[in-house]
Amino acid sequence: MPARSPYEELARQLSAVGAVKRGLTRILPPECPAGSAAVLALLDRYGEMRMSRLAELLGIDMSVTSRHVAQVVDRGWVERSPDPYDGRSRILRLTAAGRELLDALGRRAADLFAERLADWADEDLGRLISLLTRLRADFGDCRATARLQESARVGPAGPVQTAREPTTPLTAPEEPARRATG
Amino acid sequence: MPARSPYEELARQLSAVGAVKRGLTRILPPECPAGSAAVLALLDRYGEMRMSRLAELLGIDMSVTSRHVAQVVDRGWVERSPDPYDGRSRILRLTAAGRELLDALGRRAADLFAERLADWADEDLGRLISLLTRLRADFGDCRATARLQESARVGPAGPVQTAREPTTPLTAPEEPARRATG
DNA sequence: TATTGTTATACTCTATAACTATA
DNA sequence: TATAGTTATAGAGTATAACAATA
Repeated sequence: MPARSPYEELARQLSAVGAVKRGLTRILPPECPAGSAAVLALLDRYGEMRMSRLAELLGIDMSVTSRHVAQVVDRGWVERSPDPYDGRSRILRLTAAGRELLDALGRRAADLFAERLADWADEDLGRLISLLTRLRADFGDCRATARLQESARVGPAGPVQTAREPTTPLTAPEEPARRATG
Repeated sequence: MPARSPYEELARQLSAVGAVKRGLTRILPPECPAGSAAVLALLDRYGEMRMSRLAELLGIDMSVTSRHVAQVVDRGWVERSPDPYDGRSRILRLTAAGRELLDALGRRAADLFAERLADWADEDLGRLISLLTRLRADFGDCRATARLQESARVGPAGPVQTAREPTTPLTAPEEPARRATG
């Protein structure tokens, strides 16, 4: 019995998968960090969009998104044009150069996986992909900012409590679990 | 047809899962960053071990492991004792306080998943866990240092080429894909 | 006044390289 | 000479807060 609950085991395995992600990052060219590649992939998949939507798809704060986008725009991989319907917004669109780069990156990643995952059945690969997709969808928008945005739709101010906070205490009643801080 | 190959799609979904990992990190107490939690989890799962083994399990360089371990030792969650068989090594062991903290963290993570993944069937959860475990195992040790360690078993020096390098070119023959660098 | 996006700052995580101590 | 581990430094990724421009 490796874990008390399957949820704990899932947390462990998700943490371990970070190693695979780093392996994937390592095949990227120096001029295209992982953040840039993620932006390109989403613009390719979902088409042109605004910053806020991209931030939501990336699952990160818009401030971070802004910096990632600045990089890919500097490289000429993404075009940033004003939104005709809202002067505050800007429309992001993949350029031809960006699409070419993304294609090349996709081939690289495919090569790597084809080598490492040679004996995987197609069904298992498909199952993993669809389970990961579902996990991401069901887990929801887990950005730090997401809570605030949610509350903003309801009321202007006040105590925010969108998602139930973890009620599990960190320390057992009998004895302190930490030392250095106490 | 979202992706040319399932491998590209897998890469995308792995990238997206980072959002779930960040959501998990967010429930950790300030005195226990994700790196510390990962160390505790592995020591709990596999028992006492040396630094090098821990680095291998974490899938990161030993220098990083060393710093993570220093943190959990400072907090009193891990004990670092000399290896009786090798004066260079040190044995790492979870303390009672460390185990308590880890239990509490596990409950927190389980609470979070139980809430977000309420309508998942047990079988799907189990399938995802085992597929992730297999992915991590088959992808192999993807640390940057791993290539060098591998070559060290064969010969003392010379050109290293353990894993086949990606042969896929980044640019198409007809036209340059990058701008800013050229 | 609220929203979109950018910038400044700080923190975590990781890798590389230089170093110490032991085998 | 090779290995185990530590430390210093640098770079990527993210969050928070302050800010500018527009709705």
